[in-house]
Amino acid sequence: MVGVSPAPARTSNEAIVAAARRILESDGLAAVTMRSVAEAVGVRGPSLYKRVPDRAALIRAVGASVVTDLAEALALVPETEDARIDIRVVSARYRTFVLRNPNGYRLLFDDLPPAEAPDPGAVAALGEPIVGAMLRLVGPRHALEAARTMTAWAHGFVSMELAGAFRLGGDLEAAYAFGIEAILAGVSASATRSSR
Amino acid sequence: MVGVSPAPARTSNEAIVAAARRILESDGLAAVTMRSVAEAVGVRGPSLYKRVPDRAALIRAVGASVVTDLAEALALVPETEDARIDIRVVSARYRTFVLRNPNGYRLLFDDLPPAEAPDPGAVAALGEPIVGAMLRLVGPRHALEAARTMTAWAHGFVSMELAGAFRLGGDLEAAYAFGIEAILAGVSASATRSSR
DNA sequence: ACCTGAACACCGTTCAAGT
DNA sequence: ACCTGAACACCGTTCAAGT
Repeated sequence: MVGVSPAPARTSNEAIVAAARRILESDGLAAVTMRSVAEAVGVRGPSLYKRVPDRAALIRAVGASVVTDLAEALALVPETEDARIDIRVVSARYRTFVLRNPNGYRLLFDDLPPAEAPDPGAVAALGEPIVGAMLRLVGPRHALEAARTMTAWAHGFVSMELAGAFRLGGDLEAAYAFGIEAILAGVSASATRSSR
Repeated sequence: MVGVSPAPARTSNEAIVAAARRILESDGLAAVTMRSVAEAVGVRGPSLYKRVPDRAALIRAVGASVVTDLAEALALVPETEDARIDIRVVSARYRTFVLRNPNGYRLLFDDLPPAEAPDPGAVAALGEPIVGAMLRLVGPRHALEAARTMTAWAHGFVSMELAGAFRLGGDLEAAYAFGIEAILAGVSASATRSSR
């Protein structure tokens, strides 16, 4: 116990990032101001600079927290025997997470100044479960290309869904399932053909 | 000729949108301020309000100009006899355009306030050449799902490429070609299977 | 050791005043 | 009819002053 300092902390880094993420999700990135975040944790704007270098670092920390949660949601523990089943499971969890955290997810791919963007390496590492499953499905020679095809499609699908770019109606749940099956069939066929 | 008005226009809507798009492409969206755009066309900030309601409308007009150019780049005139060839051509043009207009392209899918976002219908209409080719490739029953799979993948691929999310090296050109062929094979197989 | 009000530079926007 | 400087509200950020 050292609680005899002249001015004990009234907030914490975790509380600040959590508040910023809450505001981001409910009101969008533009609403995440130093003053609004400060108010949400019970201090004034300038006090945030005791814990966060600047707004860009705060936005980056929010992105990192989204990446952490998404990575946890996608982790395959344990893997099943069938790589196809694992890929279906990971893809379904991916879309579920994105639809529940739309503004947080967009932070990972939006056009942000480099200082605000989350670590590209951490974002790229989100594809690991798919790379692992593709290794089992199509073998080492085409695992990376196959995984990139699947992750690019999944990201593209949810990103367009969030942007309202699917205008012609139809069942998006079914369209998502169609895409997974098409790519599973396609990467197997392409990998087989080009290995001969 | 009516050029006797007390104060002839020194700029135009087209010049303003073009200047804004140039600044967006070279310095990013945050650099597109009313004052920087005004300076680029030779007037002061407040004068822009004679031609544009506000900054949100200006950003929307820039997005619309990107959509127009992209639609023109993708138009299939004429179509070939082989739908697969058309899909390869459109997909290649798509990636080329995006790599040449990265910040403009991101405007179409970024998390923008609704007032700044381009018309979702116009963005969605960019998929038409692919829908048409898929109609020929897999028939009416699965054309929409097949087109959505292809467009979602293409958007996802270039979006991740722009975000620097492909970290494991490899030839991205080849990975893009692999994805096209995998999806062509996959949507044909899926459409055939689920039609039986 | 932490928090705050005041202040500064910058932005979007309005408006009365100029030509 | 169009353009401008001045002004206002808001934002990120700094800093001297408070406890």
